[in-house]
Amino acid sequence: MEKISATFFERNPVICARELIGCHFQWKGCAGRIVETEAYLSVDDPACHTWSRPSARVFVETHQAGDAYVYLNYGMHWMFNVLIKSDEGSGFVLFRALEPVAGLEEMRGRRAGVGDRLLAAGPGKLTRAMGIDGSAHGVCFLGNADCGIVRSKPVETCASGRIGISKAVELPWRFGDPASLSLSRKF
DNA sequence: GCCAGGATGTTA
DNA sequence: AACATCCTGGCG
Repeated sequence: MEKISATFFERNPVICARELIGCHFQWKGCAGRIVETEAYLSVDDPACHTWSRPSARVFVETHQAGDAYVYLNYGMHWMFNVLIKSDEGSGFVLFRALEPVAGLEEMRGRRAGVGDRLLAAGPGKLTRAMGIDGSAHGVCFLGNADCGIVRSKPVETCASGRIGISKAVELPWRFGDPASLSLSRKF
């Protein structure tokens, strides 16, 4: 159970996405067990921002592995990703769902009226519950004292096509713990 | 439980 | 125009 360093993200993005399942994501007093992720590749992946956004390609070039890539989707939901950079491919891992572990009072305050299991059961819900917004974009959060990712024992992990996209739906790059009650969608 | 529709802002 | 979403309201 040690804290993950940036070298963890200097590997194949798909491997990173799978191995993050079960790890704990800490962010400014709140924490959750990662139960759902998706991998996006910076080359040959039409669903990745790098496919159509020059700004995303610049981000990959000018930032380091492990830095946060945060953007606003549908005008109201922040999406939280980690940058992956390696010889075996670069890209992003989208954090899609957490099981709340710490800072429950704070999370409940930001997500009034929602049951604990569903506080972060989706990529937009996750950032809302954790208090993540555009100010986190580009941040090297692994180095912060109150933020980071803590490694766990390997968990049995399921894969499926990625959710909510229209391009490259067939690539099986969504990963998760099928037993979790905090998924954005069942496997 | 399912589905349709609307909110909302940034990118290209 | 599309978009890595979420919530509500209508069903029955």
